[in-house]
Formats: sequence, C-alpha cells, structure tokens
Amino acid sequence: MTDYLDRLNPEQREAVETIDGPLLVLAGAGTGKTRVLTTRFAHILLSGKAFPGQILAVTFTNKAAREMRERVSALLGRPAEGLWLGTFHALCARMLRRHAELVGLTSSFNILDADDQMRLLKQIMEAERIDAKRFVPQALMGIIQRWKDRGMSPDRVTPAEDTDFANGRAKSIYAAYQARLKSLNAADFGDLMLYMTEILRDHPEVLAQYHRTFRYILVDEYQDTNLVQYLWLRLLAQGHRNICCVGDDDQSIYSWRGAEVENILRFEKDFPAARIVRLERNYRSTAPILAAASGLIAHNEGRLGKTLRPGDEQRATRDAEPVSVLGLWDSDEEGRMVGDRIEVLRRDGHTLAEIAVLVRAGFQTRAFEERLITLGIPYRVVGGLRFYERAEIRDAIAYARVLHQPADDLAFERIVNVPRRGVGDQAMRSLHDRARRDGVPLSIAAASLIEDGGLRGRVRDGVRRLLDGFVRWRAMLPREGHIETLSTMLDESGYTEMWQQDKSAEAPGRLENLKELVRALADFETLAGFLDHVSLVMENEERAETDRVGLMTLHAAKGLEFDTVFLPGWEEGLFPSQRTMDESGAKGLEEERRLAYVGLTRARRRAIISHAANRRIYANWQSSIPSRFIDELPEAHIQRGGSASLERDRMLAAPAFARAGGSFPMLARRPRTIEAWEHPARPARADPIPVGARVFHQKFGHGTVIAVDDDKLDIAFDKAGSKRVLDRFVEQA
DNA sequence: GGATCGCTGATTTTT
DNA sequence: TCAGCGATCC
Repeated sequence: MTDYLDRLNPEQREAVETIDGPLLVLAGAGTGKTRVLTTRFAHILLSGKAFPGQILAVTFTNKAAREMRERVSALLGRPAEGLWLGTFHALCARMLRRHAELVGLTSSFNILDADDQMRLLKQIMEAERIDAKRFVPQALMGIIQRWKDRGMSPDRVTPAEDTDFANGRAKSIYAAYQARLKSLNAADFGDLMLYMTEILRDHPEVLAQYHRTFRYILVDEYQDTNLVQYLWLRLLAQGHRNICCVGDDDQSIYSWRGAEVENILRFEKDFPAARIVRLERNYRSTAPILAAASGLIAHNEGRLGKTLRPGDEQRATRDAEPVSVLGLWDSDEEGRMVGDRIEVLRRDGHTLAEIAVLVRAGFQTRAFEERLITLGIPYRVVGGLRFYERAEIRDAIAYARVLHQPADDLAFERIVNVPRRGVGDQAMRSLHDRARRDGVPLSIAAASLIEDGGLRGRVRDGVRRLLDGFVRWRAMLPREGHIETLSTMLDESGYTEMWQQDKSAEAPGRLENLKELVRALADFETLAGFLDHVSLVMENEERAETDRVGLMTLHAAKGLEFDTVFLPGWEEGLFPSQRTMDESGAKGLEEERRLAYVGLTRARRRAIISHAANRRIYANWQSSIPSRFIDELPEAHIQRGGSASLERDRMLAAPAFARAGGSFPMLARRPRTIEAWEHPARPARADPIPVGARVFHQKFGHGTVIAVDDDKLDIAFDKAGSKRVLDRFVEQA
C-alpha cells in the first residue's frame, strides 16, 4: 500500500509525509520535484486525510496540470476525478463563474485573450484622444497588467503607484478599460485572479465556503507567483493552514511578468512554524554539469541557499564530460559548430529529441534553423506562435464565439469584414454609433442599420448575408452538432474560400490548421466547453512524436531536460542581455544568471556553451566579448576550445582594428577552421586602465571606468549607458 | 474601402 | 534584415 514511499529519498519522503501544517519545499533543478508533488497528492488521498475534491492543487501551466493529473491517476490506479487541480487562471475562472455577480459579471462572462485586450485598450485610448505615437498602447497594457499582478483595481492605484504615462491619465484609462470589460461581460486573464482575490477578501461567507472545501493546498513553481496569486493563496490557506509550496528561488526567471521571488522568502513569516525541506540531490545531470551550474549561481546574492549535489555519485561521474566552452569566430561558425556536432551525435545513434539548442531570445533560433535545414536535420521550434494564436484559428474561433454568444462584440468586430464584405472605418463607425444609441450589441445594431437604410450597397448585402448565416447556423447547431455546424459555417461564410483563393505560401498551412481545429472540436461535448478551453488553454498540442532537435528560448526550456544541450550566444550584451541590465540593473543581472543556471541544469550528460567574437545583428556585424557568466564557471569542470584563438586575439589587439570601431565586415568571410584551438592566450595591455579613469570608446564615446575585471572594463558611458567592454577597445581620455 | 509604400524598431511571454 | 504599422494614393 505504501510502497510508493519507498521509492523516495529521505528528504523527498519528509516532504511527502509532512501533510499537516505549512510546508515549503525548496526543490533544486532535477531533484524530483514533480515526483514529490504527485506522491504527496496521492499520499493525502490514500491515507484517508481528504477526498479528491478537498485538495486544491495549483500549477502555472496547463502542461504541468495535465502531467500532475496523469501521474496522480497512475499512483491511484484509477482516473483522478473531481479534483480542483489546474492553473491559477483555470481555477479562478471556475470559481468566478460561481460568484460572477459579486463583481458585476454574469456567470457566462467571456475570457478575453491578448488580442482582444489590445483592441479594446486601443479603442479606449482613441476615445480619450491619447496620441498613440507618443504613448504606445502596449506600454499602458503592460502597466495595467502589472497593476493587476499586484492586486490593484483602479481605485486601489495610489498616486505613488501611478505613472506619468499619458500625462498621468493611466489610472483613469485603466478605470475606463475595466468598465468597458464589464459592460461587455468580459474579463481578461489578470481579472480572473484579481476579481477572485477581491471576492475572497470582501465576502467572508464565500471565503468560509472554500475554507470548508479545501483541506489541503499544493502549489507548484511557487517562485513564479505574483502578488495577487500570493494573496489569493494566503486567503485560501487561512482555513486549515495545510499549504505546501514547492519552488526554487534559483529558477525564478519571470520577474518581468510580475513574479515576485519575495513570496518564497516571506513564507516563514506568513506561516510561523512552517517546515522547510530542501531537495538538493540531483538525479538528472553529471557531476561536472552540476558543479558548473552551482558555481555559476553561487555568484547571486540573496539566495535561500541550496547546493545541488549528485544523488548518485557513481552515475553522475561515470563517463562524465566536462562542460564545453567554445569560443568561435563569428555567429556563422557557431551555427556550423552546433549543426556539425548534432550531425555527429545523430551518426552515433543519439536521439534527436534528446538534443536541444537553448537561446536567450527568439530571433536567435533562426540562424540555427537555417543551418539545420541545410544539413537536413529535423528540428522543432518550441514556443513561437502557438496554434490558438494564429490568425486563421482566431478568426474561426471568433465565428464560433458569435455563434454561441451573439452579443460578443469583440468577436463580431473581428469577423464582420473577414472575408472582405466591404465594411470599412465608415461602416464600423455607424455600427458602433447605432449600438451605443440603442444600447444593443453590434450584431443587433447591424440588423437595424440594414433595416432602415443605414447601410447600403455592397456593404449591406455582405452584412445581411452574414447575419442571415448566423440565424441559419444557430438553428443548425442543436440539430447537427457543433462540429458539423462550425465547418458548415466556415464554408458558407466564405472564410474557407478566402484562404483557398489566397496565393501566398502560408495559405495551404492555414487551411490545414482550420481542419485541425474542427478535429479538435470533437474532444468537446459542447461549443461552450470548447470555447472555455481555448481561452484558458492557449497552447499547441504537440502531435506527431517525430524525432527532432528542439530549438527554444531558455524560458521555454524551463521544466524540460535533454541529454545534450547547446547554449550558444554567451556574449556580453546578448546574454546577459544589455536591455535587462539597463532596465533592472543588478537585479536584472541576477535574473539573467538564473536563466543561465536554468539552461545548464537542463542538460543530463552534455552541455556545450559557445560565444562568437563577431555576430551579425540585423544587417551589420558587431564584435562582442564572452559573457561574464563564462568566467564565473568553475575552471575545473569546464573544457575550453574553439577557433577564436591566438590569431583572433592578435587581430583584435591591432590598433587598426580598434580604430575601425571594432567591427570588420571584410573579415567575416574568413575561411573555416576545423575545431582546433585551445583557449586564447591574450597579450596584456601595456598601460592598465584604473578604476575611475576617463576613457574614450569608438562607438560609445566618453565614459568613466567603474570596475576592472582582468581585461574587461565596466564603463559608465556618458551617453550610451553602462557597458562592459574589452580594455583594448578604449583609450584613456 | 483597399492596395501599396515607406518608416520604425527589434528580449524573455507559463495564463 | 524584415515584419508590422500607419500614411498615402487609387
């Protein structure tokens, strides 16, 4: 009965068996976090402490929720049903449907996606006559979302929290935006958390009800919670105080999305007498990889302090290769290096799906894609545009939304002129005016405009055909079912034909996606069920288990693992990203370092870090220096190599090069060298530059040296901000 | 109302 | 480099 406990190590076992009272599990990368969470879940059920419906289990991603559900079912030996297991947002949506009227919505409220949100905000900013050029709507959206992340409805935004965006009108636009959402009976993602937290805070009877229901609370990826999620959890946990949070402060990489690591740090304060269990035995990576990752992350301050060590020393050491650090001439060579090595691995019988290339920013994947295409190596780009974010899918869903909910103005607006029905700005304005005048949805306003001649000619005919269509499709729905109806609707509305007529290269793919969407409908009983799913589960269901190399950002790689991990582009400015450092300073740098740590700890057996001396950024070449993170890796566990050798250093040091501003496009097409090289030995500078010195740099101008690290200088440039550059690129002013 | 031209600006994005 | 947007023209 309890043999599942035998498979755990002592710390894991403690985390599973400490059922009552607050518990914080600090789980390093690869220490069996998911196993602990799922086993704990099953253990609570199997020990008879609670029924499935009395456990609240929260994750961040749908994937994590699905995984937990599957693994709990496996442990129980039967499907786990009636669970409150899901993402923060899905759980809040479910709760909010019950209490919607408390915040002025009805239980059938719509959940808007990013696209709808932006359109709405733009409309409001336009109405408020805000110059969209000076104040970009995206920026305000970001501000509003951060407010929501911190649990602030418009009336709670204090002057101190306000920004000077749009001359101090941000708060009032926020209020208008919220009002508009309510009038549309809609909530955005942030609202799901915000409203539910407000309800729990202001309605003790509702809170008491959930206290009765939830005896145990489990939280995954606790380091990623934002303030409103934290408040929500704290309210719910006040009942039985049986809350277990699992997280890793070293893997907190979403602060720019509002996540606050501080939530972990204050757990003990909020829950006195909380038990803390550290999981430090790593069963994933080899000893050198762990040593490199640990050595790197040790450079961060303010950690809760964990040290990863191999769970199985023998296994982690056997045949373990050091972490490779390769210095390359330019980004092209880096691409070739990665491609060539993947080819070798493939020839040696390695599974491609066990290889990943992890980059800092999305655009970097492109270079590797091109290389892999040339070599004929199958790959998959993880992330990027997701299925439900594609235009054709969103259009089709908008059709479905109008079908389901004729009053869904945002959806109606999206499709009324797709395919073209001659509805332009002018007609749109009439529609809006009429809708406002009569206090009716756009579709009703359209009907009334056709009736009294407010719309004429081609526009009238087109819109009339559309409205007639909806009447027909709605009648068809109960008779023929949602699958048949949706596909008929897409055909009869002319939407399918629009893409059939389209001559562009993407058109066939889009038609394929539409078919896929109709297929996906089969998984749902009703149209409503499907629509709720798409708004909450915006993800691309991975199908076809083909063997492919993974290309993705470091963020997208969190939670995944691979035998071999390539980590290209470890250069100052790119990684750590200059922009992060400019915007968030030392804190930003630490988050970048955590990102590097996440990257390294994805690797089971092999990690290959690389940096290029010259990188093509957009149109031109830029020279760059190795990332400071490379210097922070413990030398004993890494192996340096690469082609950017003595020759390069001699050239970099040459005065002519420095005078040319540090870039030399004419040299970019240097003949390829096969992996030779040892680590570049570099000539010391004859006249060392001291801290505080005034210096001049060809590209960045004048500045003051604020720190010296070997041959690298941290310089606060008067105009260009602070940067790290090689001493040979500057001269004392 | 719709096509075309030219300018701008460009991380990370679990829901 | 190049996509996405707004301004401009038909």
